[in-house]
Amino acid sequence: MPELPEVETIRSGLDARLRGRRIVGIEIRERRLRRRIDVAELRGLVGRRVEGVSRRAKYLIVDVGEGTGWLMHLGMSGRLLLLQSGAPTGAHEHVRAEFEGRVTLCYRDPRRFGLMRVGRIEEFTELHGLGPEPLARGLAATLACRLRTTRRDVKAALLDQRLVAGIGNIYANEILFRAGVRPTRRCFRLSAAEIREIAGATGAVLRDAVRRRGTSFSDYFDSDGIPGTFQEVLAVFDRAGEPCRRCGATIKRRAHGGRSSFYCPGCQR
DNA sequence: ATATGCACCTGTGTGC
DNA sequence: TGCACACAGGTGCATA
Repeated sequence: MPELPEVETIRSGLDARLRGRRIVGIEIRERRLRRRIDVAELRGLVGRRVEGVSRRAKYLIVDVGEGTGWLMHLGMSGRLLLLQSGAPTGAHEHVRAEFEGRVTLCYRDPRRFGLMRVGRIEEFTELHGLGPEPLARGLAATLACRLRTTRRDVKAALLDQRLVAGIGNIYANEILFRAGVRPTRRCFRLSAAEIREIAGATGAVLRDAVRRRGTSFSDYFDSDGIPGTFQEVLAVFDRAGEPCRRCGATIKRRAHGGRSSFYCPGCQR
């Protein structure tokens, strides 16, 4: 479910509410996520104080000091919700953390594709192979150099977290629409101008999506239970058969590498 | 290097 | 109303 803009929205909500608070309890109801939760590891959070909540690609890191962090990935269906202590247990609620000040953080994840662990932040191997953040400086140069050398489809490249980290299926499609490039184009055949377009579109789309607090087309909500609004301005994603807002052509959908690609045959070459 | 298929899970929507 | 099936925002592995 959540890509960079959704995770960033959740991060800012958690950071605002949890920073400085001590964790006073951890409850684990289901350990079988993508990786089994290590109960002892997670219990080690009790008594620690939150120094801040950061994000790397689609991962959240709750910094509890001394180089230690609580790493979370929401997979396809994970949600984090801030509630008052004593709130009733929701469906598929697998973990609950209790903080000072009667604040509770609930982790719900119907499909259980998420991931959660506690350890030294620099030792989180999940973060080691990740490519650069797409909203950091120098994206155009990074893409220019990394796209030129590969023969794959440009959409597959944007989804490859080792190449650039944080883009998922919604935003890959939206970025390529904005850049005017079809998802099936091969990277090494893109012109320098097209790569610049893709870099510019990446920044523009992701920044806009963060500003709009993410895309809620079915079941994404932030840590206060509020939906985002980027679904109101989606150009192609989930719009197969509908008219392009720019040129009026019919938006097409095609399966590629097991995932759906959406594009406008009029605006994208 | 890259592409494909599958596996991990549950929920939802569709067509019969 | 029930049932079968396709599909979903992600990642990782095994195989060609």
